[in-house]
Amino acid sequence: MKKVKRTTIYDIAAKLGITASSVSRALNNSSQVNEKTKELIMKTADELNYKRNILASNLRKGQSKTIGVVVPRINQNFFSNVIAGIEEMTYQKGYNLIICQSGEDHEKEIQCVNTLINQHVDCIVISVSADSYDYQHLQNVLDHGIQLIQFDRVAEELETLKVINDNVQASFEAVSHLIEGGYKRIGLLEGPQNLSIFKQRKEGYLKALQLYNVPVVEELIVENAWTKELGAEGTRKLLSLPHPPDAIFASTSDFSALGVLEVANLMGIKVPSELGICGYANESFSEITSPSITTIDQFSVYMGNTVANLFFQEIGNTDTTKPKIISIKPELIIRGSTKRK
Amino acid sequence: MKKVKRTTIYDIAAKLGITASSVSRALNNSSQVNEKTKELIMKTADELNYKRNILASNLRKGQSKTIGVVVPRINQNFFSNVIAGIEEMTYQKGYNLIICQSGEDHEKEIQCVNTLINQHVDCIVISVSADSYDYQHLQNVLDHGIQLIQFDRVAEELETLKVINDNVQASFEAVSHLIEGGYKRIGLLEGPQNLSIFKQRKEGYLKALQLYNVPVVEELIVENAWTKELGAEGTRKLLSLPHPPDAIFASTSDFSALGVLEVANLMGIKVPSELGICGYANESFSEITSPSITTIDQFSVYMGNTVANLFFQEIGNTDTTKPKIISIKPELIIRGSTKRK
DNA sequence: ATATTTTACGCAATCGATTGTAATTTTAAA
DNA sequence: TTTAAAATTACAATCGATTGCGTAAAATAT
Repeated sequence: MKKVKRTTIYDIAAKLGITASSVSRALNNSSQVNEKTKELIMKTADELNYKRNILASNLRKGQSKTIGVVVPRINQNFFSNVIAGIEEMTYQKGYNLIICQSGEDHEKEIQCVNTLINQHVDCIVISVSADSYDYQHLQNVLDHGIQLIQFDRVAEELETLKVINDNVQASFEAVSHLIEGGYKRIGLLEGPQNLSIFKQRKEGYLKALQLYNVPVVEELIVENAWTKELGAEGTRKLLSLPHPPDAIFASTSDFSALGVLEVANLMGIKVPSELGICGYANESFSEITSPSITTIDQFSVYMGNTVANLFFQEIGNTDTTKPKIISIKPELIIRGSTKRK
Repeated sequence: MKKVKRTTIYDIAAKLGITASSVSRALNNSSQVNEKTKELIMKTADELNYKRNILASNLRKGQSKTIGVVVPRINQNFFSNVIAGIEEMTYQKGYNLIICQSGEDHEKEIQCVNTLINQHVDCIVISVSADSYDYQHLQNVLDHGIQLIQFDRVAEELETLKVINDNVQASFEAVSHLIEGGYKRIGLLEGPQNLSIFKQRKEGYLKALQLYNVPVVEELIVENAWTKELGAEGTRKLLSLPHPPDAIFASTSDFSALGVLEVANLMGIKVPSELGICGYANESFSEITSPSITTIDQFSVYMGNTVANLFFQEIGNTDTTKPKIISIKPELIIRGSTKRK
């Protein structure tokens, strides 16, 4: 690529026989510079195809107008939606997004966070990876005076801004819906319990059972079933029990719910009449399986919007005594997989 | 957020009674500085929780180590996969990604590109929006000496690096497959013809018909059917023709193929025996519809990798006489929707 | 016409890291 | 012991934009 010398404010100043400071002021529309000269400067800037060097500007101003985002995977529906939602809001305000993926790996997550600290981003938005075991790196963000916003998968013990889903309530509603539909033995596919979201979803499950006086049967709860494959595996186990469940709440994701559905189909078990299935996250495919899968919508794009707005709202707010937590109420979407005649 | 004074190389230098230049050299592991002092500097840097200010560094070095990406939508499978693929490669090399979405809007696309030029990114990676009618903004990128890489949806007339799919070949294979499967009247759902990818897909369709001596019937070609809804609409039209098609190639996407499938189901037309369906892009859902949809995989993550690698390969390459075009051969994935007994 | 207030612009330091060159120290050779 | 060569380190300019402070010029008041 050819090396092009880009025009600077000095070039403009030289051409007009004035100082760079006036040019800078003009470009920032300062009232300290005469309207006539301002116009002249603008015109010449345009002629010389001037583009402000944001690096220099930000260095001087001690900001970066940049927000760093760390997610386990960019190409996962939920996360890409949240990112899209963030971008929507931040773009308007002239902020840029730097995106990193941790790949569900604690070490890489630490690296990503450090990179972003190096970049002097104004804010780091993160959804922690599944195998995160400590949060020193996040504390480090705060120690550098960088705003930190956690969303969805959050480290609860860390006092930061958070945007979360009301997982307990959502799960509670989902399981209640199953019970009210006449299902008696409800299996649970649960996710890694070090992530609070999965703990909360289990909590909602238990809460619903309790309310309806349904006994908790330990053998109906399958640990760590959070992919399609693990969901399928768990389902095989559950369905071959002497006393198998008549419904399964795949609390981890629609992917594991899909695993459930496929195993049921293979085993010739009819959904929803013999087995009810409920997933989580309203992945696009959940609508088009047969039967379609009952699931929970998390309003992911809206969640992204909320994260961005929270950031802007907190800019310049020095009262950090009470870190805000915004909880979004997800919505149960009832579909074929739980609709008994 | 509390204002924290971050430690600089000057702080380190002062503490050790040496100059900042030595500190800088030490941090860059220059051979010009004594091993002992180097260690000492490293240790103190660590103690003071030093983080290099990339803004200053890049300003001085006249680079940004940043790549800007502009796509119509982040939260669309194909694009989020490509981005994930780019990130994978660039992260290792210490490059950051700034992501923008044009929202399929020409004006916003121009804005995005200008923002990235302002940011002094080292490279802009773009897949143009569907309603782009001129490419002055892209020319502008080149004029600023910024590397430009187009992928998938490219402006052909612009001489830049490109990473594309061999759309003609892929479509040709898909339609050939349909013909060989015994389908005689093959409808085409085509996309906006100002995008070369859609033109090429049509070209592949026509090429296959010609090769097998199947006459081209104009009424079987539906324009601008590139969403699920438009695909469904087009299908209704096609299927209510006096002489309807016995197969439909939804060349725009799997979404429109899904529209076809749903209409066929509603009208009680059996897939694949009475109607064959082929989509494009291998969206995750195409595997789990019933029947599953035959489609074309574009190796999107790999495409992202390729884009990144192309960039790194071209760094410092001054020979811009022949802009490279890398074509990736997509793969036809044959599934239930075209498998006649 | 003189004094005073505004307005507009220039000067120079600054943000933090890098790097060419000069100065100093250390090491090795004579 | 002297000297040349090599290794370290210091000095100072630089990247491009911003901004506090000072001053000249213009506008207003006396």
